[in-house]
Amino acid sequence: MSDAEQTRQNILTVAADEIHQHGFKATSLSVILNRCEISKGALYHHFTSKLELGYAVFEEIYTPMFLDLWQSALAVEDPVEGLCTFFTSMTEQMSCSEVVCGCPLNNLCEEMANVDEGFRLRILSMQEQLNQSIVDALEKINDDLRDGLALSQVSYFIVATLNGATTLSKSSRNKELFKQVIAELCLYIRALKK
Amino acid sequence: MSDAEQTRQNILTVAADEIHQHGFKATSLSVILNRCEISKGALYHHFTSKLELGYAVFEEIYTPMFLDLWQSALAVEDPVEGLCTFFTSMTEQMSCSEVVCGCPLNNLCEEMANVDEGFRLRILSMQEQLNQSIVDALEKINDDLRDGLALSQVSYFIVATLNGATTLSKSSRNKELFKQVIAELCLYIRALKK
DNA sequence: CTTGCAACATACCGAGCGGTTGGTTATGAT
DNA sequence: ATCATAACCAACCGCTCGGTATGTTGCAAG
Repeated sequence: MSDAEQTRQNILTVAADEIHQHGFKATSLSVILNRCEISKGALYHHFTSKLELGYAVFEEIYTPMFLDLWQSALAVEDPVEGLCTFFTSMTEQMSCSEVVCGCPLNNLCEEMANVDEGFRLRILSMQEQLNQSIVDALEKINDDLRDGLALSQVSYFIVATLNGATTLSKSSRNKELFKQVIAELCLYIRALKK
Repeated sequence: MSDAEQTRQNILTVAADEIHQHGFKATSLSVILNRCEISKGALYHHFTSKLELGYAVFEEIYTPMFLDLWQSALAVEDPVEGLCTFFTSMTEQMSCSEVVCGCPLNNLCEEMANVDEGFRLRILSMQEQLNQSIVDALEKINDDLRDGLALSQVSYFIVATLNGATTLSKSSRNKELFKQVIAELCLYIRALKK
């Protein structure tokens, strides 16, 4: 990787971390500059504005990380069990900062969806991709599932609950509430089967 | 109500609206002053700081509004149906601004819980109150419910899902996703019964 | 060897922020 | 009528923000 590309990646990585910790608006460019040990000129050479930097972080850092994570949970023989083990492992592996900071995408949705159309459309697109992935995975084992399920609705329900669980754990500042909601969510998911 | 108290209430009402729309940090005192047609001195006569104003909005506006709303849903003969009709009526009554702005408390939790301890503790306390209310209501009809339910866990699950649903509808900017998640949530709640 | 452009650095700008200060007006008790 | 105090106003302060204009360096093609 060239030096310039290295710089760009470094900015993206640090910006992703800062946005995760403090949100987009509260993220200060000067903090990013300090952590990267570069000047403002360098940043504005690679990105035309703070907003464009935010979009780049979303598309190049958050989105692939997020979709890969879910894909690995869904691309198994039994996606129902795949999701349950995925969620359960989250409750154990979740670091302290993740408990406190929550899911980066959920945070951005909360903060920016009703403020900036660019963010909103990117978030929306990713949510639809994710929903489709879940629906596809569940359809593969449709014969094992109860009749009359609205799979898209089920999928959105799962994602919504997961988001709500991370929000709850943010205010309680511990994993316990998160674990409880996840446990109940797993009960719900397993009950989808016949 | 005295003039002074009138002024204070006016500030609280306007501030509650601004915080709901733009979040706490992005809420500008000068906007509040303009809308109230008062000076900065007037505001700082009634509140010692922006933070204290935020706390007052939380305690005197958001909390009672929130708890009353839930209480009216739970204080019926069958809280299961009470919750379902409560949620369903939300999908219909929800104004455009509520779809876009989401639940004020959920927003504050997302924005402030990991930034300011004062907000976090207030949010946490309210969540626990709410959870207790739901548990109490469900325990009243315990005989009609399935055996082996962890009611506190169920309660947190319901609240988490509702929060997640509002977040989803914020990015999609319409009620449809919200409606779907609520529909699935009602299925879940009704399935709590024997 | 020079020239040109990418890749930075430095210094500065206007705007908006929360908060303070010093003064003015209204009110209610004595 | 007086006078303390509550209630309010206008001007200003320091600070940080995102963004820009200009200057410098290094490499790579001709």
